[in-house]
Amino acid sequence: MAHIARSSRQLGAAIQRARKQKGMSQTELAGLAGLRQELVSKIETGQEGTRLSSIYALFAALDLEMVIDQRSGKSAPDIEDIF
Amino acid sequence: MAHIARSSRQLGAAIQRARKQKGMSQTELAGLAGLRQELVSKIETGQEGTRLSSIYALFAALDLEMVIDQRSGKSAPDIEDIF
DNA sequence: CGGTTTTATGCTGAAAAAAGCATATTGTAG
DNA sequence: CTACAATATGCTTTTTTCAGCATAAAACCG
Repeated sequence: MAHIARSSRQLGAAIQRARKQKGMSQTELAGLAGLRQELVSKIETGQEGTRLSSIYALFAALDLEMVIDQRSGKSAPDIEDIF
Repeated sequence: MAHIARSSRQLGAAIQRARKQKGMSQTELAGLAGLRQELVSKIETGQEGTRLSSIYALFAALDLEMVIDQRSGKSAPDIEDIF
């Protein structure tokens, strides 16, 4: 299921979702991606200021890929962003 | 046209393409995004090690958005039968 | 060709993120 | 409720990225 990630929060939510779908803990994922659990936590909770390399490491560990597209008006807002 | 960016190089290429499509110079884009021309150059040439915030700044300036998708597993209905 | 714009490269110092460790908080079974 | 697992927070040190400036190397155009 494709997720639009226009913010760190949406990106974190997408990552968390993919991780839970695979039944992994943050510690497991961090180990796979060569990162630390604390960092995974920060990223998933949408805290600003992470490196692209960390995101790529998580994507690889979670079998995700990034697609760059022109913004279309048809925003499909994520539930998380309403609150 | 959507661009898959599994590496810094692909991401840089997608950004460069979007910039040229809008007829902007790196300096113009950097100004719009609140960055410097040198950094735009580094990102476009695919040098590793950039911050996610810089990418988001460029995306916003270029009207791009990031879509997170599963690499394998689930069937991707749109693309698979083309080749 | 020469001159101008654009893009790439190389420094330094300042700022920021990650590692590493400790620990608090929350979640979840039993 | 209790105990354990999972997640979030805080701190210091190390590592990395960015700004800022200079300049080299291309690309463009008369």
